[in-house]
Amino acid sequence: MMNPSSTGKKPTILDIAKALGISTATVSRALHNNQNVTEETRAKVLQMAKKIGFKPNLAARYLSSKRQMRVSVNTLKGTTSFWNEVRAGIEEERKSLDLENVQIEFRTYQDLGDSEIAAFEAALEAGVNGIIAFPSNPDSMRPLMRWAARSKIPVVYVATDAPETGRLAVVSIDTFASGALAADLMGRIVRGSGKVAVTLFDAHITEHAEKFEAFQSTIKKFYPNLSVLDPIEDRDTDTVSYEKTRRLLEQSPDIRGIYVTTELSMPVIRAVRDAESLDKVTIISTDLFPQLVEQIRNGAVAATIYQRPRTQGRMAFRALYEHLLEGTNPHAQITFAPHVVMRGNLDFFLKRIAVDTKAKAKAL
Amino acid sequence: MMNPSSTGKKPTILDIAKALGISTATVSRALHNNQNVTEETRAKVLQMAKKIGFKPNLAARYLSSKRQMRVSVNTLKGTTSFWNEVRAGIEEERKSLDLENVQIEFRTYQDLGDSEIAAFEAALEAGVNGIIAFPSNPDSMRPLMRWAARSKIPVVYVATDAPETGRLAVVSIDTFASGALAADLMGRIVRGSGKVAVTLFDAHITEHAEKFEAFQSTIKKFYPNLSVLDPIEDRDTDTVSYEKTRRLLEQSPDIRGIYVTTELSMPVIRAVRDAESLDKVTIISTDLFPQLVEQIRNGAVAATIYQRPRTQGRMAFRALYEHLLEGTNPHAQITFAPHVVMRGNLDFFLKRIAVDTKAKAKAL
DNA sequence: TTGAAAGCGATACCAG
DNA sequence: CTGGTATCGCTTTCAA
Repeated sequence: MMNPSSTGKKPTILDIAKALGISTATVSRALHNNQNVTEETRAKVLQMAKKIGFKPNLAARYLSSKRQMRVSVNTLKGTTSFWNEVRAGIEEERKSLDLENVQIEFRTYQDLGDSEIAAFEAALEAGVNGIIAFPSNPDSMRPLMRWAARSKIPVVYVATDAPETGRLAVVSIDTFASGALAADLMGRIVRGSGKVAVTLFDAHITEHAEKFEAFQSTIKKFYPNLSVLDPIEDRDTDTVSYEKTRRLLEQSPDIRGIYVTTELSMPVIRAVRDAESLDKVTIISTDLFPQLVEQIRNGAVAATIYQRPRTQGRMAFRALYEHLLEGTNPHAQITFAPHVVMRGNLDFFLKRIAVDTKAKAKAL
Repeated sequence: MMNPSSTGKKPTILDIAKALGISTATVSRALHNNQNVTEETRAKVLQMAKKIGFKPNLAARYLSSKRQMRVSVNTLKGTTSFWNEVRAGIEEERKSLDLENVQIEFRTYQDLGDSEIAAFEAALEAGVNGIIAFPSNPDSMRPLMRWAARSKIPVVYVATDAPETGRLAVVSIDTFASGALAADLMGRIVRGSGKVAVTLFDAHITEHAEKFEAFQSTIKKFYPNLSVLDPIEDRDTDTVSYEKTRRLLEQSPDIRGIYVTTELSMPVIRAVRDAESLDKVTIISTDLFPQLVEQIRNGAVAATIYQRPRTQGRMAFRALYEHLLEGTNPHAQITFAPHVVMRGNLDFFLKRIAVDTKAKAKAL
């Protein structure tokens, strides 16, 4: 009768406290799964909160809370600008959220494997509150993720998923949309019949397998005159990529197009050029970086699938932040559509990257 | 010496007040250009604020302020889902910002012209704090915009700009990127030589003129074997569009492609189909709606330039909200890249729209 | 384990 | 026009 819902005002912790005959301090503690609350009172509080439809006022919480958060960002240094952009996006989002209570610790490593693991361990040992990481190898990640889970440290993956590792969420481009879009572009541009190939890092990595799968099924469905060859694994090595591409061109002279699902497109382009096949082979690449820009400009690459690294960074940070500070659980998989970049709209993206970089430089 | 910057704490209005020997109340008033402050004290406060690097704490402001805002959203009902999506985006953003102090009044009108003006007048008369609107005709907008300016009501445009009308900002797709991307797709798909055409609403509307310009210059630059015909104005009328397209096909049998810059692609498709030219004419359309989906599926339309109406709505609301509540001035032009939708990635977008619509329905 | 009470930083009302 | 002060909803000592 006199409960807040009937008065039209929004329920506060004071309403919960009064309804239960306890203090707001206790309610606050109960709401946060903190220690120092009886299981019994916690249950009562939670129940009452639900009953009267309590929603915390974030402004009040933010204002009164002195809590500092530390999040670790564990990413690859990278050979292209991809990871720089991801990190920039994270930083950007933190600034735009106007968060002074969040500290970001960047742990950037040169190569995969040990240093990746070391960085993750370091973050856990440093006692950060959350981690944003790139999981290159699910298996080596697993023990560390168990550790993180025990310590209740949420982990958000960027760019690639590592399923069943107990991560809070993964932020990435929709792999199916990427592969299928590349296939459709390829099919429309190539027309006619012949073979098309796909290069990837490793067919066992979810991300790459899915892109290939999407590419292949789309070609089959809409461009039956084209056949898709078995995927070429480049192992992230220039020479491997170059050699395999050369061999491919020798063995299949009727090759009409190549879709490079990774950022390792330069060796492929070089191989096609060296085989003097640039005019008969349509190349669709992934990501966007200075060297590739030239190749798009001169027409060697028809289009590139831009994976919006900055947006990935922003979303990853936002998901982690909201979980940490507001207790919300993000979608387990946050995905979005990649952009198609061709000669025509290339400048739009370059300008955008440049502008943002400048803005960032000025602000620091 | 003892100023806050040296103590490591962030400056507050109390710091300003103490430094000036006045009260926080006065500082607060001065900061808001409110009445009841001497020009002199205001100046002093502003200066001191700048000097010590004062940044208002938004949480505190939000918590203590009981101010209610009302914003009017004046948009077309529309024949496709475009405007529904824009409105959904606005609503979505308001919800995600967790704003209970903002009321949105939707003034949706059937047709352009008078009802558009009436809606704008109604909003001003109702005394809203801000307006999000679609400016179909800059000239008829002008007197109303002067009225808005006098009353200090910020106006954000969506989808189309109306320059020099004193609007706070415009949110739209980058028209150059759109036209250029369409051109590049067209060039790559069509190859060879021949003519390509562009349809638009009216060559005098900035948005359409820019898309045409971008399309034309991109074709000229990268696909010199193709020539771009003079733009076809459809005046947003089915029959006009259909007839003009038919005539075009009769007069120029070597037409290779048509880029429809507006949502009026159905009559064009029908005309091409009736002329039995679907297999020789590549159609690139704009936006995404049920009827068009079929045409993409069956291959009549090679690709559509998706203008991300939901994102446009979100950004428009966000820009207006931040201006209203935080006093920030958004970029005058907020633009982003359109998405390319083809058969391959079509489902990704449909799913996304469907999911969001369902989520919205559930929440209401 | 719980309660009382002191803020967090800004706004807004009421006197002066 | 200006100053004092209660207040917004929640977190966080400090005692009990």
